[in-house]
Amino acid sequence: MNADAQRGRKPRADVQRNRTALLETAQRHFLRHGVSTSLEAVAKEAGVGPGTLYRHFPTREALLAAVLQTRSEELMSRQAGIEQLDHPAEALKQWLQAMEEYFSAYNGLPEPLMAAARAQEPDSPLTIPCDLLITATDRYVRAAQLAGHVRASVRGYDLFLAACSIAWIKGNGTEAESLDRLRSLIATGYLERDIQA
Amino acid sequence: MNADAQRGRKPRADVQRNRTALLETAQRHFLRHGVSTSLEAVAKEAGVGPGTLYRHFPTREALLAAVLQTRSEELMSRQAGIEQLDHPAEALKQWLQAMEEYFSAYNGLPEPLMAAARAQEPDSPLTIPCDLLITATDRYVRAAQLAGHVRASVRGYDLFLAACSIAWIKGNGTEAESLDRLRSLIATGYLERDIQA
DNA sequence: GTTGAAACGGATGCTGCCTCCGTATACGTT
DNA sequence: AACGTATACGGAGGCAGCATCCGTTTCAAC
Repeated sequence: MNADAQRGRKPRADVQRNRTALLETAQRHFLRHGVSTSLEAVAKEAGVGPGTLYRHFPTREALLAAVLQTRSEELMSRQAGIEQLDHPAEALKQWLQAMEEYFSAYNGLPEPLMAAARAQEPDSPLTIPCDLLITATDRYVRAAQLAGHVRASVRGYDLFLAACSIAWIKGNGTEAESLDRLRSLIATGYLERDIQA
Repeated sequence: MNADAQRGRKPRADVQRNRTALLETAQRHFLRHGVSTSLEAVAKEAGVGPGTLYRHFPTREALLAAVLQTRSEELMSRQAGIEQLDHPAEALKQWLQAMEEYFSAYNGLPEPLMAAARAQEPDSPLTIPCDLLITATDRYVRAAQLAGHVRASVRGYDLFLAACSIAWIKGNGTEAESLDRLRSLIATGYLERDIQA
């Protein structure tokens, strides 16, 4: 569309139409079958050929990143509410909860996110959203540390990893109780002693 | 071989030969390319047809379980040494370390292990080894709890999950430092307060 | 040797990935 | 309204991996 605008040509209508059809179908398929769902099936159900899918989204990750865009915005809006909280430890806890839900949106989502998180060169379209999440987490961590609620040795990245792996475990069908115990074990791990309930 | 022995017939020589060739080749491929490596390639390099591979090991998990057998025995022997320790918390720590190394043997190993751990009906050949690990972990946990070193709320299964996800994170290429911090965060989480260094 | 059971192995059909290029379409122009 | 062209479409096709089936081979017993 940039190229079009510069050359004074309106973008073709079918482009946008196909793009949104693909995104909607992909979201449904990711929800039902996880992120490893067949892209051919997505294309077919969206009513386009495989070539069209790959032109719009050259890799599975690109499609995934585009689909995640909506979820990311939800997360950001939720972030606004969290930042209003007085208690930094509570804010951190809620933020971690929100991230975990984000990671659990589709089956198999944690894997590509982890892969994207370590790459500094944004070779993946998921790297940027990941970095945003890590940075945000670190902000909450530092705030809670300043208030003396979180141990000094903890980094935002650590809790990003923790949330990601909890989501991974959840996606593998572990029961809710075990997850609760793990979550509170981690919380015990990062909270300062005298703050713990 | 049981059927053969019962019927008084010696097992065929090629059976055992092919089996060990497959196991050796599979181990090498799992090491180099992870557990999702091509089974066709394994068969070809072992010098047998795909049919032979699938007759010996009907599923990828069956092959994996057979390959893991050796590692499992190493782990068990290590267990013997660990159980000699006086300090239950130290024993637990070393056991968790040993499990993490076991889970990290091949890339992508944590996924099938997690999948096998939740299934009670042993629909997977990995279920039994997993259950052994969980039971063993629980033994260490209880011993440490009796000594007052580990919080009462902790279950062996929780720490099994924790070790598994640490191995998962490690396999996704995270740096050693972050892993160390995560490990100690978890340790802080399960240890009783007054024991912590 | 011969024989029969047991094991082999590769041809086969299938699904999914990704690319390439002839064709169709939408936009701007006349 | 018809045309010309840039742009996008879409499906055929090549490739890799999975898993099976069955004609052929191999082994052990006799």
